[in-house]
Amino acid sequence: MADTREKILDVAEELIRSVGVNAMSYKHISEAVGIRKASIHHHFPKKDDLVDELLNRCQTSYGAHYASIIEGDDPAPDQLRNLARIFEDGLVTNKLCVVGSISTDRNTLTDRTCELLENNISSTVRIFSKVFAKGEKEGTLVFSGSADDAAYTFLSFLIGTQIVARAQGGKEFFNKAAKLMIEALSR
Amino acid sequence: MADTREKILDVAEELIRSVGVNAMSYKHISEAVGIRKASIHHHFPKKDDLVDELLNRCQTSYGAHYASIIEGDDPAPDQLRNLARIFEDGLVTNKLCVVGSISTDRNTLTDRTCELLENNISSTVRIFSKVFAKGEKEGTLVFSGSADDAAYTFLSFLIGTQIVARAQGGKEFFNKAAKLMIEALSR
DNA sequence: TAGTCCCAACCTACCAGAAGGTAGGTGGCG
DNA sequence: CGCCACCTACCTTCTGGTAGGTTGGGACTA
Repeated sequence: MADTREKILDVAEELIRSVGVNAMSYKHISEAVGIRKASIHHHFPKKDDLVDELLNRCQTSYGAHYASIIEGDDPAPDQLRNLARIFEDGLVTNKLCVVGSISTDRNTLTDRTCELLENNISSTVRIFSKVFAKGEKEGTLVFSGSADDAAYTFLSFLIGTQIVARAQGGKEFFNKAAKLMIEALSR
Repeated sequence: MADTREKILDVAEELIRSVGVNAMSYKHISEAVGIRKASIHHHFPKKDDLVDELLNRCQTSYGAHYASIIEGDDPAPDQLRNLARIFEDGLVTNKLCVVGSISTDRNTLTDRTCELLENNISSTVRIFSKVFAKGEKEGTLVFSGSADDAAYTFLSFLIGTQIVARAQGGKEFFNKAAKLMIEALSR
């Protein structure tokens, strides 16, 4: 089956979002997929291979998701709210964003994985940046620094608030923070 | 020696800040402290005991550190900058804030630890909140929602930006984001 | 003051289970 | 026939944790 591979990636993604890279194991995956541990190694010889491919897949899939929000005609602040909602939705199942989860374990990763992580963040910032550039032009958003700086700040905020909200406050607190944050950037 | 205990906590703190709770092991600690693994268990029978006590210690020590900044007479935006600097300093040695690191591994922790984590965050928010209440009164800070909401937002931002900056951009990016964030909250 | 007792702090030696990973075999399909 | 996807069986290393022994200093007593 060609989509066993995808199934493995799906399960790995959920596990990483829930318990982190280091607590995620081939044993867990094999049980969830219904396949033997050695068979996972057939698809992804090393754990790093799995993580690396997952990071690539996320860059594509989430990138498309973010882009679909941004390409619409909504005012920039609404688009920020829609982006925040993606992170808020993760909290329903107590799950973090893949990049946030992996970034926290950065010091246990290979150089290659760190590089992919950097690319992933840069790529996401570049996408988010469009909202801020647009908002600045529209006059709906105001911030000091470049649109890239604002995008980086907003992404970091979302990742951090998701982590903190899962530990304390949940969805409601996440929402209050997102509202406050977006209004602080709005005019 | 009575401070072997403290030494263990010191090493555990650094390890958690660097690689996270799950990648931190009694073996690592024993090597760094210069004591046998079983001796760590003498001081902290279970790993949870260690983490729990560390979380308590941090609440006290960081709480005092935060409070010392906030009790000064600086304008609120300057105080926010000083708080941000604490998180920025961690990046020099590639280390995260203890609470941020542990929060990310929340789903692998005991109920008791989760509870302490919640208390720790609430307590920090309560301290940060004073800056925002003061800033609102002074007219130096403007935000929608309560001072607690703003404190929660700012703390989440700092934790998130520290995580993201360690993975991409480093100190410079952290600084740019903090500047933008504080200016978005300033009047 | 000497004896002894206790206890904290450390040690060696061990355990079971989980980790990532490998070797080599089997079955089915093009 | 050959190959892909899967299997069983196994390896090493690390994991948190336990059992039980050694040591040295403080306190209590004869």
